[in-house]
Parts: sequence; structure tokens; C-alpha cells
Amino acid sequence: MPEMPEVETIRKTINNKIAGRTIKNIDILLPRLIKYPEPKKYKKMLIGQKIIAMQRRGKYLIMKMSNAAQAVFHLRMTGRLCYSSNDINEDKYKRVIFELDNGDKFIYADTRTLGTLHCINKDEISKIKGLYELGPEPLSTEFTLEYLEKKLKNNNSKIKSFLLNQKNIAGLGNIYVDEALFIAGIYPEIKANMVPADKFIKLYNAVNKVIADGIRDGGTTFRDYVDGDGKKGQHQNNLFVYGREKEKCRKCGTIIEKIKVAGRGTCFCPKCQKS
DNA sequence: AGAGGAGCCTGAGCGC
DNA sequence: TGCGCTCAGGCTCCTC
Repeated sequence: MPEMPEVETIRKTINNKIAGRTIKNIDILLPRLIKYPEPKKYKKMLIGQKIIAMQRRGKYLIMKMSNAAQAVFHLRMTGRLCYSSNDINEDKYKRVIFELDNGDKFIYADTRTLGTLHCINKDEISKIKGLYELGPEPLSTEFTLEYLEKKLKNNNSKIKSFLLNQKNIAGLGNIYVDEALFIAGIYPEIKANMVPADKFIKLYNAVNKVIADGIRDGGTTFRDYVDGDGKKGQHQNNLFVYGREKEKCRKCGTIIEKIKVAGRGTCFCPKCQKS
């Protein structure tokens, strides 16, 4: 499901509600989603602890606890985190329920059950390889034009694969990669090290723009995604190419095409993104 | 090193 | 109405 703007929106909508609350109980309905440690120990690390804050790194949500433990969520394709003030939560796909000291709950729900939950101590980040190896965040001071240039020049994979690889840049997924490549005017199958120099700044700005716009719009809802309040995003109304195959390019009117790149459906404008 | 495919899962949408 | 197929905001592991 969600890419960085969706995860950030969930974080924002849930953080102010759970920060300062204590976890009273955890109901693990689908134990195999708890990847580390054992579900029993997972509960032990978190029950009775106060939630300091919900933070985010790439597509990971990180709940910091008073005992310095960190509960880490990765929503993968269809994971959701929703806050619930009453007993009636009609979500069919509840997987883990966190009960708070005020009687409210926040619920991890997941249709396809591909999401992952971990709980680690401060020195255990290497237990979660994907989190440990994440590249810099768009919109951060670590993500500079110089960094992007250097990475591109040293990378022989297709630009689409490069941008999807979380080790290079944290947070981009299929939608925002297609959008960034369109805005920068880059054909998705070109090799990263073959991207012409005059496109570096365009790509750099495009990556920052799609992420910033996605966050501004509260994320993109195509199927399952909702924020911590159960609300849909709005960014699907502002997309240039993703999900618009056979429709007209918003810039030039050419018909948007869909191909497969790096195993992922890829939409692009054959005129604005010449090979 | 990188490409490509399978696998993890369930559900929606399509053609027949 | 139902079957079978393809596809889906992610990521990891395997082989070539």
C-alpha cells in the first residue's frame, strides 16, 4: 500500500492521539506478523510502557516507548493503523490491537497480511535490515543534489529500479517514482548512469516535489489506503501518469502508456519521456 | 552487480 | 452466478 507520504500522513494523524498514553494490553490476532521478538516477548516489552512519540523513517513507523524500546511497523501493501475511540471497529482485517489507558485503541489492520511488526531495543536496529540500510529522506538535508548525482553516476540499474531501491532514497514507491520520472522528463528504462547531466537537477527537484505534494494532499488513495482517522488521501486527483494509461497526458495530450519495468507496472508519456 | 522470477497473502475486476 | 485469470502503494530471497 503506502509510500512515504501515506506513512507520514498516518503518523501525523495518530501521533497526537497516542503520545503520552500507556499501553494497557495488546491483542495479537495474527501472531506471524510479529517478526521479532516472539509475540510473548513483544507484548512484554510494550505493555505497561508509555508511548513517547510515533516517528517515521522511510516507509517505517517507529513508536518510541518510555523504556527506550521501539515498536516498528512496516505496512507493506495493505497495512493500516487506525485510532478507535469506541468498541465498534468494523474493519474486517484487524490483526493487532493496542489497548490504551484511556480505553481507546489503535489497531493494526492488514488485508493481505504482508506487513511486519518488530520491537527492538535501541542497539538492535540491525535486526531490521531494511530500516538499517535506508538511504536519505527526500526533503532532508542529507538528500542533496551532489548525493543524487554521485549515486546515479555509480549505478548501472534502470532509473526506475534505482529510485525504488530504498538504499538509494528512502520512501519512494511505484506511484511517486512514475510521477517523479514524468516531471523530470526521464524514460523509466534508461540506466541510472546514462541519465544526462541536465536532468540531475530536474530529477532532484521532482523527487522532492512529488513527496512534498503527496504529503500536502494527505497521500494517494487507489484502493486500501486511509490515514489514522480512516480518511482517504487526495493526491490521486493530482497524478500525471500513474493509473492513467490510455488517458491523455496532462501536458501534451499524448496517450499515456503502461509497460513493465523492474517487475512493476509503469506508466509514462512517450512524448514527455523520450527513450 | 543486476535482472528476473517466485514468494509472501487476499481481494477486486475482468472475460468467458 | 461462477470460474479462472491478472493485477495490486512492498520487499526479500533465489538463480542466472
